[in-house]
Amino acid sequence: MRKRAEDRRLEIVEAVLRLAVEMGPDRLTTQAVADAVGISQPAVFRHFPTRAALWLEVAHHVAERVRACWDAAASPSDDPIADVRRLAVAQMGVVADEPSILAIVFSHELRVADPALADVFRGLMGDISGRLAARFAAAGDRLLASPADAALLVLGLLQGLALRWSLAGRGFDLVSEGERLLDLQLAGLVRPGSGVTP
Amino acid sequence: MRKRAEDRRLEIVEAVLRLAVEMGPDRLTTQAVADAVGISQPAVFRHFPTRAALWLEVAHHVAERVRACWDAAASPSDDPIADVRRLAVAQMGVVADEPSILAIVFSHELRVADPALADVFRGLMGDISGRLAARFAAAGDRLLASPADAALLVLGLLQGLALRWSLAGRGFDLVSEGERLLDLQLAGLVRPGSGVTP
DNA sequence: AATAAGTTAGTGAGTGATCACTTACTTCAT
DNA sequence: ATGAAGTAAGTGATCACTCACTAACTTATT
Repeated sequence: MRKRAEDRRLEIVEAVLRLAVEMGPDRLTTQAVADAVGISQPAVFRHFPTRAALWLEVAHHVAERVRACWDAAASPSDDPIADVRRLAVAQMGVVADEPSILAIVFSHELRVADPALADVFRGLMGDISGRLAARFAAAGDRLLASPADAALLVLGLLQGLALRWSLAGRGFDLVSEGERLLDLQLAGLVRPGSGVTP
Repeated sequence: MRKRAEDRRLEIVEAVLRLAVEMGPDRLTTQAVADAVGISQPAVFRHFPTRAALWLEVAHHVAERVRACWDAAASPSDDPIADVRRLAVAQMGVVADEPSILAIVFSHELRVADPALADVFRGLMGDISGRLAARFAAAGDRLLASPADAALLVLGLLQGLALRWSLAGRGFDLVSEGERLLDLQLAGLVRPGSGVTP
């Protein structure tokens, strides 16, 4: 079935995103993508000049999706620690929903093949790091570390947990385990008395 | 130059370990390995029946090396928090020394190609998790979380930091940045008063 | 409204390169 | 002399990507 190029491009990108985790991102072939979309393999190259260009678009698609998820969770309230928690939970949610994101963002093979991908993902990481730090900064002197360091600790928790989740074959619930550890982490970061969890 | 099979096997495994980070683990070809060792490509297959068998041996080699590093850092003292810190610093040290370890352990592509690798690395992660938890347990009621949860937080910190370090092109010092964040993390985990850092 | 002309999305059949792996033969140390 | 370690020369399979062509949709002219 013939479709408009714009729609087809999106179909291809979404197929890549869907298949990446089960085949391994860098092992995903244009043939497999074409089969999943339901077009011939050369048709993929009508929409993307090279395989690298396809992956770059997938990277931007992922970045956009993740940022949209952060935006949806980012209504700064009068409880900045609760804001941090919401942002972190949203991040775990989007990863749990689409595990390929993890495999793609952390694929050393993809990044070796195209260093431009690293720039996209570095930007993404700097973004959430800044968002977390900004909310931590709003906590003022209740915070026991610098906002930037607190953000790095939470970011490390998110990434480390996600990796363990992936290596464990996604055998536990990422979000609920994350919420548990996150509460412990936040409790250690803010001065007792000003409750994040009542 | 003709060598004993045992020596040659080790040379091959070490060449893989050396090359993995720059070429991307799953992108490493038997030809590239053979060139690095200085033998012909078919000679690799005299020592390993398949590529997967080579990677499995590399995985065990990595596990052995990392565990040896943990053992060297693991002299339980009367300050269990200091023990945790030493273990964590040792772990960062071995990763900083051989960044390929990171790329290999977290390569989704390698694990898709041979799920047996996941078992080896899961075991490795369970091992350090247990070691950390054991030291945390020795801290008794000074600990503000369960030993297992405290271990998971530290493990998450180590993995998340290492990933950020890799994505940032290893542009900062892993160990010193790790020590800084680790002290913050540990301060949030133990009851104030009983100092880990004087 | 009908149709000719042009554009775009798609296909089938390849291309050369490269992959893991094999076979047949050679060299060297014991 | 014998067996282990090595090589030269392949194997088929698969990869990203190209080429010549067609069918479908759009636009312009009548």
